Amino acid sequence: MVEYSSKLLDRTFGALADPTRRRILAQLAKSDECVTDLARPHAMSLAAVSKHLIVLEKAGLVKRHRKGRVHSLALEAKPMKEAQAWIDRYRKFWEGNLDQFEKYLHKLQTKETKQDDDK
Amino acid sequence: MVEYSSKLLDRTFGALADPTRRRILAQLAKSDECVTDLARPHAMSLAAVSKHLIVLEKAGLVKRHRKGRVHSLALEAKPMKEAQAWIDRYRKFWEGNLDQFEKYLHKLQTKETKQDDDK
DNA sequence: TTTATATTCAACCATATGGTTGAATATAGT
DNA sequence: ACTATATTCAACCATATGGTTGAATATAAA
Repeated sequence: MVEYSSKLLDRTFGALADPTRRRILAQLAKSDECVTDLARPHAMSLAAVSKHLIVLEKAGLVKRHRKGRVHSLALEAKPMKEAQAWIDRYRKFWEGNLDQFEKYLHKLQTKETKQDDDK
Repeated sequence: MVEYSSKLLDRTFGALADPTRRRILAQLAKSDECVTDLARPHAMSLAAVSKHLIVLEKAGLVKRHRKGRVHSLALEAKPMKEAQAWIDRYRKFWEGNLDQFEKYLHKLQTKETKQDDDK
């Protein structure tokens, strides 16, 4: 059995549960950015974004590199890997449904083919 | 570009951010269960578990089937699929790192092989 | 009908979350 | 030295979260 660090998953899923933080991660997926640049597109104060960054940092989803007064943030996606691995245990539950659907589609297609053959 | 329903992701990740709720999902992965049975292993009141179930239900992660006074809960993993698809956009970031690590391991192994050859 | 069981509801509490504003701090530029 | 910029800190606020307890509701069983 795989062991999952409960607190790490709490923090990771918790960090991902906010749309602002997900958008920040999307920004960082394109390139590293400083706090001010990250904050610009968000309709909230710089301090609010700063707090979101601290949440992401505590979850290990971003890393901070100070260069003078400018803090450059970088995406660190490894905790997501853990989260995805956790979710993946439930994959069969939605794929099960997909299988049913695909079988249904296949049945339909077979019928249609037979009808085509009858032409 | 894929569209992600922000509120659905909020609810899904939010629901997954609690260890009790993750354990409940794990219970339901084995078999459907009623509220009382689900609550038994958790060190908290039945009402507390009942609330967690409502959170999971609102996130679409469980479905409830009433049969008389007994509510049977069933896992509904489809929202997780959305969540996983969202996370999957960041896969290259950790796989990138993994590649680096694997290259490093390969370099080590090559060295060791050379040493072995020297014996 | 009475009693027991399954579940939720309502009120409450402590703490967390997500936002604000104004002040503090640190570094850069002139 | 002075001024401007980047970022955080601190205090505050409203609402959400995760728990409790006791009462309410609905169904089952005696």
